[in-house]
Amino acid sequence: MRFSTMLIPTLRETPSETEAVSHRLMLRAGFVRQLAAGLYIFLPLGWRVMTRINAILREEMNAIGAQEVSMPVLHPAEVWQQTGRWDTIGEEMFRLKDRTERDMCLGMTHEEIMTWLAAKELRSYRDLPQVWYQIQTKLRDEARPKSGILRTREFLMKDSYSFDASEEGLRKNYERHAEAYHRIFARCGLTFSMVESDPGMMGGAVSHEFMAPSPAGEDEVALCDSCGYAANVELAASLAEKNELREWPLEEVHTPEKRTVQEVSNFLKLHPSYFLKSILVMTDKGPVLALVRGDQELHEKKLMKIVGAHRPAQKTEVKDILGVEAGFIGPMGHKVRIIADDSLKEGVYVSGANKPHYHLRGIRAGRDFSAEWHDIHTAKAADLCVKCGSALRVERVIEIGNIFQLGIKYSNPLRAYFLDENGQEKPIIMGSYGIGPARIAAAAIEQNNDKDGIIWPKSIAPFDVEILPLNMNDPATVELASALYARMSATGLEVLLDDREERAGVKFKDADLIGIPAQVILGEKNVKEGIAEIKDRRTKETVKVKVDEVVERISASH
RNA sequence: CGGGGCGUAGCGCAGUUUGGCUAGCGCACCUGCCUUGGGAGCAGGGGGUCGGAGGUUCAAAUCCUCUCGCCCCGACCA
Repeated sequence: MRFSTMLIPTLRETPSETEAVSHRLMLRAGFVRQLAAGLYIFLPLGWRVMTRINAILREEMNAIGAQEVSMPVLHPAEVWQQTGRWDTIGEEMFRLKDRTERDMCLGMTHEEIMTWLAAKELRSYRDLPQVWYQIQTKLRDEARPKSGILRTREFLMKDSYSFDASEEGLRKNYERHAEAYHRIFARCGLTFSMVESDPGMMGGAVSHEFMAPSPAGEDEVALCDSCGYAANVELAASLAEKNELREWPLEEVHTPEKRTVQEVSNFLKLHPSYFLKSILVMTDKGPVLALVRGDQELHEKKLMKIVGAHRPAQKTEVKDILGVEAGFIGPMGHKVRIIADDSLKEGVYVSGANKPHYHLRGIRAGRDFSAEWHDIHTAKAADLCVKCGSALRVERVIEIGNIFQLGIKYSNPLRAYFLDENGQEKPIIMGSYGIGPARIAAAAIEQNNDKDGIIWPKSIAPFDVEILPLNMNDPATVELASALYARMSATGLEVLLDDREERAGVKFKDADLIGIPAQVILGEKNVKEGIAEIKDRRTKETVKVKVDEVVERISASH
């Protein structure tokens, strides 16, 4: 392609109102434009990247026997009503009525429709297994679109669905997808890890997420470098870092106006890990007192699995129920249900004395209070791995893919049944597997950029090589540029020729910004001597080569 | 949905506190000259319902009311 005829609107100045590096660079380099909050136009360069990513997705999906299909984006409400998600999902689903007032929605995922099709077409164990996938637009009325193309209201997704006659078959398909996903993300040049995840609204028992480390990410994962344990902090288990055992007699300490762990910790010159933090929450069945160590945070989701939906108690409620103002609550002597984090079983602690402006030192579990024991703290860096005891790392990540073992969550309500060898009717056992191509692109930029712009991994770059004829008024330069363009294109390389009447500096800046992996630079003096330069975008290293060797060198490094 | 911020030329911004002449600057864009190894220079030029509606006033980008949009934090999130 010729630069002069392509729409590549690069920006010299950084657009304001952009936070994520990938967002800024995609705008500046002319890959995308924003139509409205969470709605993006992919310009020619951006779409080329998406096309290459999708090609990799198709190759790897086809390689595990998945079959591509195309599904409607507009869905009738009934199918979603049958699985119950029409009611459970809420405002995140775009809903509308057709001209006959029939309820419809825009697809935010395709479990329902895929399962509907399976129910209609799959009858016998002989029809199984099947794996179907699509690379299509999903729509979600996100409460808060953000970070450019990382979280949008309309986005492309590769989603596949497996249909099996047995749990064993499901596990096999799940494993195949996990392997395919490893190949896909590696081919796309990403650093990533597969972590245990919370199935959330998808339902099902087992699920994993594929996470690419980046400060622009929305999730955090806990990772153990020594045994490989890896989990989303939404569910990650960890052991509290051990502190030196202290022996105190049980005694009250005057702590005037010192309410938070931090305040009392400073006042008593004692590390927060020696404190016991008491948090009162309100549930449908009444108040619950949650206890975590002073240096830990209460994990809302873990607690929710034990006590159900809850909210923090208001200050007046704390006073009414526990008889003491917030800040001086302790675990002793209350009639409310108490859930304590496992890390408090051992050790001696300081907590509120249930008496204004006093704390109690020397509290022991079992002797001074009793509780139901659970893991209700949030894993944090330096906590210990539950499997091997090594220190954990916590990393911010972009979710680029996920895999779920759905089981019969969708096949049952949609009556996707098959007859087994014995003529028994059984629900089809399903899995679902998603990848966000735009997130791959964004993560690739997040992980591969420098002060000058994007550094595309070769596999997903919009072009393989860019030719920069520096002086378009020099006939020899122009002629050589055209010749190289033709020869490289003939070998199957995707070539961008910057044939604009621009000064050298502009072409260098734009080339670095756009981030095509290899640049062929044609300066007037070098051209006269039959020399061209090949520059590696990543290393910035430049080598001079004879004009006749350019194509060979580029092909070899590609 | 809660909290905060911002809407002035394609982009980046000043002007708004304290109302007052024809609404400005840089970049980009157009024409000409010149230049061609890291976003050149000179000269000339085009482009604005100051997000929108209503109000106050002799006079509104500026003050008041309402409204729309975008960004950030939080809640939410297959």
